[in-house]
Amino acid sequence: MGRKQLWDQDEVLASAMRLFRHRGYLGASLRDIEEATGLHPGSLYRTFGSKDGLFHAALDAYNERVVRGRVRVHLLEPADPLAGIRSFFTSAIETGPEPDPGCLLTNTAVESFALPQAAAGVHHGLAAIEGGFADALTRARQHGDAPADLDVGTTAAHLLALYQGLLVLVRAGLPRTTLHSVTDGAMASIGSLRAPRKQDDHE
Amino acid sequence: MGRKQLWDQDEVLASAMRLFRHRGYLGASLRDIEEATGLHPGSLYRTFGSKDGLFHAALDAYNERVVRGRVRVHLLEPADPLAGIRSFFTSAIETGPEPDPGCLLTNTAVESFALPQAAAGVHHGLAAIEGGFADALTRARQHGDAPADLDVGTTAAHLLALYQGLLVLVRAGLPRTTLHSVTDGAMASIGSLRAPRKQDDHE
DNA sequence: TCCGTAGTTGAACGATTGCTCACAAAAAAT
DNA sequence: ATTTTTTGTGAGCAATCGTTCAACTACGGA
Repeated sequence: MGRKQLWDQDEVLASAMRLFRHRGYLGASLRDIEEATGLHPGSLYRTFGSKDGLFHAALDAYNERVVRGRVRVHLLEPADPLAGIRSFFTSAIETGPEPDPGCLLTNTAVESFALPQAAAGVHHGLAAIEGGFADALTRARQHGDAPADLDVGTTAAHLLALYQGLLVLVRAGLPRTTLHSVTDGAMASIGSLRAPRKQDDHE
Repeated sequence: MGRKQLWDQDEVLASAMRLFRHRGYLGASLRDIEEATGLHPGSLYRTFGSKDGLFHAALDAYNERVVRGRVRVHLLEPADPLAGIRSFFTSAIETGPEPDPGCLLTNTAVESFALPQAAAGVHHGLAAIEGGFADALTRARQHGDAPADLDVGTTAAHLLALYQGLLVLVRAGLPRTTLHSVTDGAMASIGSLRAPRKQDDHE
């Protein structure tokens, strides 16, 4: 019963994702959103309740589609796990035809004081990336491409930080040569984190 | 000639720095600024011309005082360069009494599409950090605390990315244990970047 | 066919935004 | 003492913000 919805929710969320990634939550006005998604405020508020609601739906969609998709393609599926890790990094630099670089997770983490309820979504996305690194590292260790005593957990956290840092530098507009050398450093650093030999420090 | 200025520019910029770091450029309204600095809009516009002008002055002051200060204390001056690098990282996690964590450079890089003219300031600050890392690494190599064939330039870029990534994760509110393991990973990865043996890749 | 329901539209709301400016206050110049 | 010059003050501006809502349109069931 009733009228049929004229717009596709996936397309609207994809547009919203792009807009929020580009401008941030505070930087994207509802007029911008209306223009980007084609949705009038009434439909928007009927469906998502508020700008916050739309943002959270877009963040969830980003985690579900973009993040998990990238993790699967680059970290879980490749036969060569180390090559996958490398392509995970380089694909954040060479974004191809996409106009603006960066990652909605990174941006939202930084903007989190304007969006306290978004913390959970950010944590989910970061955990998915970290888990992907851990999986690839475990497989690399099995294949003999990484030291047998590699500390997978610490290295995964290390790569997550490096990846987020790369996205900051991408966003800052640093030259591509610098960004690629960060990738090289990331690959070279794999293998330096060994031996869960108990390390005692900071009290 | 004329009346004496009743407020201290350094104090005002310090307050503005804190506010912008906490809320971001878009998230800090002029009413917030007025409350934080004690400056009425008239004086503010007389001195800085606009909200942008104040932001740029605050970013410059941040580079000049906070960034360069931290680089000097942790990276240039310590007799033990590696210990200095470690404390540079840990001091970003354990901020002490300061209420909110993070770095104005990181945040501004992410927010850069709202602030295109801030790119230069961000570049300056990042270059200062990278240069500090390079200095500390060079000295560590001289002291024999790092491999003689360490690629200082690439490692400095690597540490810069790691540091920015750490600040994103701090901002995301990840547990301190995770953050400290990133620091451990950073220290362990020093030494894995050797040999400027020409590396041919990505066309 | 006519009604009930779900969806669309866009004008308009009060609040807040960055910013201006007329006026008052204080110090130097005369 | 008066004028000139600089600074402080804060009410108020137009524009924009996120949001609401009444009128309208399309569909299914009676």
